[in-house]
Amino acid sequence: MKKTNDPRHNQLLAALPEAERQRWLPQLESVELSLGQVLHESGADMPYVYFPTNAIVSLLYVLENGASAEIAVVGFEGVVGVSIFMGGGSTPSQAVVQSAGLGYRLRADVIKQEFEHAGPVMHLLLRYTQALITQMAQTAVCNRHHTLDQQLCRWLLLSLDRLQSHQLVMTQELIANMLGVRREGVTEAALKLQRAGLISYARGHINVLDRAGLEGRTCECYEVVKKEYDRLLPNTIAV
Amino acid sequence: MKKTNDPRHNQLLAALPEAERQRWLPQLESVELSLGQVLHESGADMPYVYFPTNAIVSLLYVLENGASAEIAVVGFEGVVGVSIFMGGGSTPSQAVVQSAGLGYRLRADVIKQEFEHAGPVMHLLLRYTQALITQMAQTAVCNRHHTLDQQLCRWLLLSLDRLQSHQLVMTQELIANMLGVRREGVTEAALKLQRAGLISYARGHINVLDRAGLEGRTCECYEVVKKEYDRLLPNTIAV
DNA sequence: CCTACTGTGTTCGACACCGCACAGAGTAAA
DNA sequence: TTTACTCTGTGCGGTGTCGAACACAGTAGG
Repeated sequence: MKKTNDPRHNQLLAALPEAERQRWLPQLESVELSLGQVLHESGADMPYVYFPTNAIVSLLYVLENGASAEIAVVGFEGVVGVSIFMGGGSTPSQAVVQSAGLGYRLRADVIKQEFEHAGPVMHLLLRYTQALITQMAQTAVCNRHHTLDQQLCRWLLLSLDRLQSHQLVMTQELIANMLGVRREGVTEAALKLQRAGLISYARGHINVLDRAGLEGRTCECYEVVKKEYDRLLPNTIAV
Repeated sequence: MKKTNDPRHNQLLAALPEAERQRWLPQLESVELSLGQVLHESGADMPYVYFPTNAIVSLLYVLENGASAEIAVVGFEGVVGVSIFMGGGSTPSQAVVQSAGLGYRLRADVIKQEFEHAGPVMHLLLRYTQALITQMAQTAVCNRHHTLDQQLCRWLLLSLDRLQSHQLVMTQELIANMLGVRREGVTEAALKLQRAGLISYARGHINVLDRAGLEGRTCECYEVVKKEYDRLLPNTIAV
């Protein structure tokens, strides 16, 4: 069962002015993003930017001792590889496919050149980058002050928004890696949600039964980030 | 005892091409930044960008319940108000003067216009912004995985770098707010450092006796951020 | 001088999360 | 069917931080 890919399913690509879209189309390469695939390594040069359409990519930071934490998540609303046009080329974080799916990629030199025109493309990308910054900042605060229960809800909601579905294919182990906590902690938090009737799950398949319930249990971080995306990228569908 | 201010003491201003510096000079307004002064509020429009020379500014996030956490720190190596040229105008974080001193400010519309030329100024500001992103990401990971002891060392080192001095004027209460922890926790961590002979302090004055010792006790986060600043802003003196 | 306040040190129980070990149920492969 | 493996659940002691309460010393102001 292969779904068809369409550039318009990525909101940044969809928000491009017509002229730019026409120019980009022949350069956009449709790609399958498989679970666990690493789009770029920490500190390595990035040959492409990726525009997910129905995949989800985590910006993950891996410490020397192997511990990790997700600092932001990118789905159909955004692009992976902002450091290419920001000028640094690489970043100390890693981009890993968290939910398999499709996307498009564009060669680094192409996006750089488009960016340099200093037109609507640049401003769109910069506004997106600012939204990404907000997400990172919020992650930092959330890690400091909120409980695992709240963070799990936030994480589920962020994933839901990017999948536009009520089904997640995702083991507790994987979620634990993203949140930077123990797997057992996720088990306990997930049990609470299941007992409350908000989700049901089994062996890597999570079903969200009561989205509003999750929103009620999460911390303010979820809404702050969501609103900031809406504010900065109003031409795109609300994430 | 008033120190004189000089735009060259801010490394971004110092790194400007001569033509730009000449153009900016008449627009730069020297300002005194006093402890606790709020340069911009969360979500509010920002009329100026600030270039600290010997002051330190914290980008602080305040939660609904009043708890707070620092997400990044800006000193003479950078600029406060990146969201102005990023296009968002505001951000959900607050900028607070953490160490009193001097700086310069520039009207938002002026820096925006300079940015739009898409020349070296833009690229300098974007590379700086990427370094700032790295700092935020690292803060998120550090909050998750490292102990208060390590984080205190990191924080002291970051402040030292920006003050270029061995004396900090800073109460434990204030540090606790920045790190997003209890004051008592900072007291205990600071005691350990004092007993180990790395610092000495009394009533808001901290003296760093053994900088290398602090570096030995901090987590990898400090060095990662420092190296990224050096990499992205090589024309400026190492921070 | 006395008083009020600020900054620091200490203690105590509570709790969230950790690390580890292991059990059991579902799935996949031989 | 047997075997191996994956995913989830549970129990245990340990630790880092929290929240609150209080003691005490240095500083500033009347």
